[in-house]
Amino acid sequence: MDEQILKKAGLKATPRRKEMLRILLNGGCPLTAEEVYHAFSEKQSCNLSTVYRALNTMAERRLLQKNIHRDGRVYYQLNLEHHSHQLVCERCHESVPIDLCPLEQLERDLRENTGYRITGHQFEISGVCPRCAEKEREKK
Amino acid sequence: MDEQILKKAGLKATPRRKEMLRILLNGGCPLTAEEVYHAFSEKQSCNLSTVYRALNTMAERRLLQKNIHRDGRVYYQLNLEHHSHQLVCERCHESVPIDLCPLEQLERDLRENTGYRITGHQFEISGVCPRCAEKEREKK
DNA sequence: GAATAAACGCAAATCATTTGCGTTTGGAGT
DNA sequence: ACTCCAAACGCAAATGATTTGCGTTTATTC
Repeated sequence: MDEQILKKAGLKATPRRKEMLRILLNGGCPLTAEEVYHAFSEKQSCNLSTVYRALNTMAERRLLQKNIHRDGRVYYQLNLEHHSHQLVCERCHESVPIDLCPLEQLERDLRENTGYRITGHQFEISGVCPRCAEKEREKK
Repeated sequence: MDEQILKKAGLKATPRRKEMLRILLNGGCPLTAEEVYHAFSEKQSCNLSTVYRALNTMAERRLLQKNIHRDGRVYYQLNLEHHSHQLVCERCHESVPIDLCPLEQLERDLRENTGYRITGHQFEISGVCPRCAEKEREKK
């Protein structure tokens, strides 16, 4: 439960934070601070800067993963054991989750070869989805 | 030669653009617009917004690759056939090039499974380099 | 229930990047 | 070599995501 998760991370279990976790959970995909902000209802609203601050502290405490996408915005997602990456359409921004992460073996090799302690990775593949490709073909 | 490369891409071969290509070439690693800007000499200076504009148009014409790193800034590099990715130290930002790109096979699979036309990818692995890890140990 | 550090709201600041616009320049055509 | 025009450029102002300073509120500990 959210309450316990937050406290275990040394954070106060405030209504806003619990709501943010809930939003990220049933969002099902990485969300920007702005998207989280808009997902609040009128009754329980939350200031945008509070959203940023809370998402960042939760990311620091490893409750969330923070990733920057090619659009230049930062996306947050719950830090579940099975993290996911995306293939994103350049045109409509539809995204397809990529199930297996090909970087795990690479990270092991890098640790051995460079002596770095690996703390994270991010990647994103961009493309054009079949629907947008179709639209383009029609235009010409 | 730079002159030909630019013209072949349908761009004017101006002194500034040739210099930018030169800077990126002997930089040897991805550079931000700001870094390119500072690499100009006093004699041949170049406005920062011109740097941004030129790098972006060269990227559009596929002369450069554009990648966003975890620090939130956009890095540009020459679009050589053998592109490279980096392992970046969170503390000192030292970076180690990663020779082989593990995403090529994945991209082929994705094209087949999703119907997307793949246009690019980016990834970056972050970690802490041995020197910074050592410094941290000393502090404690 | 009182005390206190952490959260919060609001407005202003920051920082990389983009844009509008008037001026300059490369290079195609003569 | 000379003219011409779209593309490049410089400068200043705008943008947009994110951060920060500060006074107020609230969750948690005792």
